Amino acid sequence: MDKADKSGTDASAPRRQGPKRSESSRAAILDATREEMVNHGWRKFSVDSIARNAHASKQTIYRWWPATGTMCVEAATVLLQSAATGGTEPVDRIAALLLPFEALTRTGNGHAVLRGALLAASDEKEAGELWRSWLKSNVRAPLRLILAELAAKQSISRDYDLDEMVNLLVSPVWHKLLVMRAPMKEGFSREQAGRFLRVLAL
Amino acid sequence: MDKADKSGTDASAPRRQGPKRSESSRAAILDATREEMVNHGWRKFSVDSIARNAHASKQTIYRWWPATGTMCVEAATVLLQSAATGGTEPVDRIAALLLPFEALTRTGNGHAVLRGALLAASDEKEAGELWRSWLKSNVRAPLRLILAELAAKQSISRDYDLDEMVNLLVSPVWHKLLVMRAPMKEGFSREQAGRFLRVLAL
Amino acid sequence: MDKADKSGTDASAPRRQGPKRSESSRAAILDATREEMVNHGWRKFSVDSIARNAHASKQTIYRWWPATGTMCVEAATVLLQSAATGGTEPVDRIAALLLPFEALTRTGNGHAVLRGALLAASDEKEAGELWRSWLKSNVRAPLRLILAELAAKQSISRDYDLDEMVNLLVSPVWHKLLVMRAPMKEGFSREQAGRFLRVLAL
Amino acid sequence: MDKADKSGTDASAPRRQGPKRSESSRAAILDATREEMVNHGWRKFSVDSIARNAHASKQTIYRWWPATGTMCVEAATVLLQSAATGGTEPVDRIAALLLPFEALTRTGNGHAVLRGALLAASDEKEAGELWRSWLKSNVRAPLRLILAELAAKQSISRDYDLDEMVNLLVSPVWHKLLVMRAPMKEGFSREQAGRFLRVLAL
DNA sequence: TATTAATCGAGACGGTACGTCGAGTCTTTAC
DNA sequence: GTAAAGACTCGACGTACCGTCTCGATTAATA
Repeated sequence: MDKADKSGTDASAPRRQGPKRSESSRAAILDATREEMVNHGWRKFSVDSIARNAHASKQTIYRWWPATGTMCVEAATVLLQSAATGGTEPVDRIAALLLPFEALTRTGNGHAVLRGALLAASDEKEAGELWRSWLKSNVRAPLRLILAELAAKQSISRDYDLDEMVNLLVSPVWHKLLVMRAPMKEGFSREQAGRFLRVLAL
Repeated sequence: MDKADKSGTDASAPRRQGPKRSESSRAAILDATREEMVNHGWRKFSVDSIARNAHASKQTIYRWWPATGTMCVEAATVLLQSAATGGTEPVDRIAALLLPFEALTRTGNGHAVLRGALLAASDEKEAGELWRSWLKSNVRAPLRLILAELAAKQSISRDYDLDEMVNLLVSPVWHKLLVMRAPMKEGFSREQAGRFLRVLAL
Repeated sequence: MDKADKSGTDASAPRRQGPKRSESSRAAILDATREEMVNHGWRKFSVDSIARNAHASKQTIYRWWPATGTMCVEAATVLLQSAATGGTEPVDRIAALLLPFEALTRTGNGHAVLRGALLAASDEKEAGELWRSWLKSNVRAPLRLILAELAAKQSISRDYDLDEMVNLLVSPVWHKLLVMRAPMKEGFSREQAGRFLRVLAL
Repeated sequence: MDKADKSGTDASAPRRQGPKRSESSRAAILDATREEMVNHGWRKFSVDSIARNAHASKQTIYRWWPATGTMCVEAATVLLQSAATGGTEPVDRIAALLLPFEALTRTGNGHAVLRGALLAASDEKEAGELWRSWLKSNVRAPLRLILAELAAKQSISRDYDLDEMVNLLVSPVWHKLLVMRAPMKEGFSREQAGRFLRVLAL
């Protein structure tokens, strides 16, 4: 998720004329986006303000992020790209999927950034698609692998609906974040992972 | 949830002069609010547009809803006031708590209205308080009663954290609504209630 | 020419609800318009800048002057509304028609204001119509009266084309103003009036 | 007047390296300039639009015309370079000075091109200088010659101010063009020349 | 019965933001 | 070197919305 909307450009670039996209500008805009989400939330989110704070022009912003919400999602996901840490126990491997969220909500204003991104993803179609595709790569796919292994070892039932399992695992995060507007306490991920496995053991 | 922000005043009104609040105006505004949430979402939500569509003056709107998000929450909660239906089995009584949500997401544009309200509640302090207070009255309190009865009958363990249980019960609703942006399929509530009781039975 | 575009409202006002147009705002905007023409000319004329300097909102400006050039014409014509001074000799009465222009080009930045208005009138349809209608009332009509009187007294030929005469009288003003970009020297009007009468005497 | 601002370099060019200026690019740009004046007038005149329509880069435009108005003046004067036609009578020789204007205002969109150039010349210093220098070469100088000959033949008084005479001759053109925004009817030039000579005969 | 205090609609106002476009400058590739 | 392509910052465009205010009309309780 580390590239903008437009650039489907891969390896074989067609080498066109003219200057390249400015990486410093992109970074400054994402920084300002995080700050804006913290200070003004999603509804009062202002592209003008981003432009001022990032010393960028609105033209540049709209060029690379035609839908505003995608900036917010991108600004959050770059913070979520933490290394999956920790043990080899199943419970640890599952907790690792939630740990980036837990960690972020207790880091500086990470809580507000994450909430802003989630609001954007819920309110705006394009941002929603970006967010769901990130979840698919970073939560759904890893979870499928883990569950398949456990089922092979007969640790859990083979009879589960992957969609429902993803829902079961991550939805408490949204509740804490959006409805309770509270950070997650230490150990939240492990606790959720434990409960998750107990449900599957039935 | 059928009264506005300001009027915490009940019974013992100080009997002032002048006309009463216009109920027709209030209804028209809440109707327009629902339509606006459906058509424009939370970020593009416009008070001017409400005023135009409801043939109301902005003055009137700001008089009764100083914080915009509270309009949205109120507009949604009046739709959620459904009669608690159904059986006497524990699973039915718990499913009844989710049924209004399930029903609304499959009714016309109820899905978008509910999402708008939840977004407002997450993005704006006042709206958040209003929403949590509604949840307390309409979900948390009934759930406490049910669980206490079950514990008394020794159907479930006494060892639970009510906050965690509320979270466990309602958070899948937010996931469906906000992240997946999809309506809930028939039987969603009962399925969640079943899983909920199985977790508690441990 | 002392009223805005929209207000065709005369004597019998229809007494609608709501606040009246702010006269102080109108005056401040016209002042700022003059300053802008002096400082930036017609092409670099900026409505944003007017709004800043007049402490007015753009909404207000566009409400009353949907076409920008009409502001410029109006801002100039209010300065041209000088009392027709001077003698009763035919040459004086005709010179009086040019005197407001001559006077304005030698008063502060009147030269630039007048040039701005004329450029606006030439570049923009609506402004052109406003300017020509002002000329009709303030130059063409008075000139017709004077020439009719002189013809009756047989001081001049009856054989003239009024349009051509207006052209002959005022066009040197535009040349000085636009092409030479120079102020008119004292006595310019009387000199032009003299030449004008000599042509008619043929 | 068929060369750009910068290149005061004539015949003896200093032979620098690299390719020569592209004549096709220059022509395309001047064509696009005329079209832009016709379609958008002077205030809405856009260099970006020129670049698009002429398939030129903005760099190239700014290299050769640092002041935008000079493009407009140049684009018009190339159209005015008509052969001095017609008879040997004084009235014909004087009318010939106005004929290019008269002809242009009745040729396609020549009217708008000429108006655009004149507006540019009035609104922008550099364009004004270019325009006045063109007038000097193409109107003032020829007129001086003609008048000197006539005075020598005692056809007219020797007592005239050349500046005033230029004004008298050409200013009706500006009036028609800018204030009346109307094309000149057939015979306009000859009529003006006739009146001009009658004034001088006094 | 008048007065008075509140309601309501309409909408003008100073602001801020929207999303687009233009102004000039600069960078990259091609010739 | 010239040229096309186009990214960049800046700022203006004309529109829409924000929240406050003023205005005329209306509606009840109070004097």
